[in-house]
Amino acid sequence: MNFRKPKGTKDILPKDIYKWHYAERVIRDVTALYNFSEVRTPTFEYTELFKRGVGTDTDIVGKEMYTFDDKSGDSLTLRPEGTAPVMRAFVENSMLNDAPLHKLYYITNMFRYERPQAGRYREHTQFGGEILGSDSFYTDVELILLAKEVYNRCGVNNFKVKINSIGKPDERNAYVAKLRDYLKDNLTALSDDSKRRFETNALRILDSKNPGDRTITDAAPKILDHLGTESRSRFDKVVNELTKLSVNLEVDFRLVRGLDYYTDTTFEFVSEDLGSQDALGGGGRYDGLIEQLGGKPCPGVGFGSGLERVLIVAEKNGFTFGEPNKPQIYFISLNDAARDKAFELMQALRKNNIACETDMLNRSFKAQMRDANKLGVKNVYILGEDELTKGKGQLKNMSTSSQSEVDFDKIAEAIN
RNA sequence: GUGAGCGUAGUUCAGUUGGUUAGAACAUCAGAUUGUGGCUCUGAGGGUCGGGGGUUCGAAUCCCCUCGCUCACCCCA
Repeated sequence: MNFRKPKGTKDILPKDIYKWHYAERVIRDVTALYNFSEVRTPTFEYTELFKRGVGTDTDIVGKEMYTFDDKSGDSLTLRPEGTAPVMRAFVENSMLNDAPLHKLYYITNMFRYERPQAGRYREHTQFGGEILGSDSFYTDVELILLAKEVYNRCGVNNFKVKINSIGKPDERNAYVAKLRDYLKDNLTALSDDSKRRFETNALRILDSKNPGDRTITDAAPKILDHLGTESRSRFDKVVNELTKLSVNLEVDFRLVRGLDYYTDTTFEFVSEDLGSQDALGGGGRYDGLIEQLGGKPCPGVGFGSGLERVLIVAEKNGFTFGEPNKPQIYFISLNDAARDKAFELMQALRKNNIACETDMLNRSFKAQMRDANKLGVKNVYILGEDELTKGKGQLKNMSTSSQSEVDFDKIAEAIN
């Protein structure tokens, strides 16, 4: 074993791939129901995009990016998140000129240099959705419903939606000042991490897991009490609508997301079946982002969700992801002439969309039967000397063990 | 970046106070009389005991270093 996969990456082997296909199918079905269109953007972007879009103070940009110079000296970065690239594509392709509203989704891999742990990888897959062009509270609601539907169809029902609003930028700044004012007096009691955050990003102290920090922040001013009337009313409408649709909601004043571009609504789907990294997905509004990236002012809302995490919870719940593909018929050949005939018959069946398999190792009759059994095929078609002269093979049903002669050109109808 | 736990066949694990050729189960492959799977029986292949160094007559077992994995902090999907 000389070569190993890089830390934090994974191989998805044939025995598991059908689960991924299933989940991807669900995502494509559900996004279609909500009239979202897929976008695919490059795996890497100019580094500046993420610095500008995500924010240099965030951990993602500050220490987690896979950044490198190409041969011309341009700084490129493997995408660490999905929203900034989609916004770049949206602006660059002047999509707003085609239509005033766009609903976009993606399923793609993301890269972040972090220490791997349960549910956290250096390369992971996210599916996400973005609604661009509308600031209607219905768009926030629709995205949450979309994600919820995907989870449900993957057998994931035991999660709750944490929701909060961090208001408009000026409301947020005013609130952060109040928060810092409150924390100032407790500064010595805060954890070292939070002391650091007090300087860099005081909002983040709210979601510290440190029990001491939590006791202090329990009594801190709440951002929801410091929103303007418009923001507050917007938040209430989102909450009311989701409650009406019986989404398992929890208003959480601690929910401040780690990306700089959020405004107003923020939300996160959390599941107790994950480890310490308990977020299935998260998102929020980002009404200033497109303008910040050089586009015309345009409201937007989006979310991203970790596919690995969805699969972890689904599997823990014992969800069955359909079945792996298997051939419908297995050809057993007892000599070279039969092998030749089998090969020819298989090609004809495959043209009729019938999945076939045969032995490629010149194995014994018994071994071929075993192979067919292990593959779980329903039918076996046996070709030997007698069958070749008769022009009929033996078709055996593996579950009933019944067997009958079937003409070479009647196989397709016989196995229906 | 910080901390803790763990590394023995493909997989899950045994391996007694250091003592002969390191075991089991499952998986894989083959056979159980002539051309028939699942169950059963028999057999086979497969291990530098993560790697390196040290202690010892002798190390999977003790010590040191190193690599890897896992989980947690951090952060997030």
